[in-house]
Amino acid sequence: MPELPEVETVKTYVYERVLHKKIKNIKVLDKKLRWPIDTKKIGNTKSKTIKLVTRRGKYILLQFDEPMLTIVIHLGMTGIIYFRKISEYKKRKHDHLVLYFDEYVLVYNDVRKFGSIHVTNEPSNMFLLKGLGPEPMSEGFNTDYLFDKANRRTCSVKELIMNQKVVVGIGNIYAAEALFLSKIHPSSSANKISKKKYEILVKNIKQVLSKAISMGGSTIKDFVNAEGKPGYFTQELLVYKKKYCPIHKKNLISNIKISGRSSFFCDKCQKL
DNA sequence: CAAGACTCCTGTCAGC
DNA sequence: TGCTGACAGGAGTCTT
Repeated sequence: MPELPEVETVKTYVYERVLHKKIKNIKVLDKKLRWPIDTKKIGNTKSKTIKLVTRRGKYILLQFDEPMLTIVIHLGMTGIIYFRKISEYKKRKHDHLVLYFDEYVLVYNDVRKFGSIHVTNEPSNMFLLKGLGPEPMSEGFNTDYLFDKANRRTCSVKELIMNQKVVVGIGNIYAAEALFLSKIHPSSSANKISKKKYEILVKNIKQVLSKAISMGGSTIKDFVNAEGKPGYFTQELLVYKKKYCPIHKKNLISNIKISGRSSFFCDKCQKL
């Protein structure tokens, strides 16, 4: 499911509910995720108060009173976080972790178990966070930076911008959208695209992500609440899973595989 | 370092 | 209705 805008929305949702709240109890219902949940380490967060809720790339960080003690959550493809009143909470299929607060529980649920939950004392050095590229909305992600990264690679431009070591937060959907807006073919070799094109691409990445973030309040909440509604940004999408190009209206959107992932584009707008 | 294949897991949907 | 195979918004690991 989640790329940067979705994770940002979930982060805000969690932030509003758990900031300054103390974890009263913890239940690990199913430790099997991408890496098994370390029951003992997660237990260390009991009786601790959440001081900060932040996001780094597609990771959500719950930071505690105790210096540096942090829960790191990745939603994988199907991870969701939802809240219930304690009295109304009934275990659902694929619930993995339950954090008990005064009146509410926070539940991590993940059908495909591609997500992960870690506890670390040193988030900046934690193996999953250490090598991450810059945030796409930051100044560090700019034309010069991306052009420099691209020049040393032969992979496709789509793989380049989806590589979390190059820039964080972009997944299959927003990669397709940003490339369409920039009129760049997703299969183009990263090192054969002009600097001018990268300038346009950087601008469009920032634009499409910030627009998606700004719309994060609507249907994503239902998704967060595990109500099973589809992603909120779907009505705004231009090429992802679309049949026709919004510009060349009779032209069918192409769908090819690039390193195993569906890649949608318009062959009239986006030439190789 | 870079690139490619492989892997984890469950649910859904199209086609027969 | 049931079976089968393809596919799903991710990313680490292993090998070359």
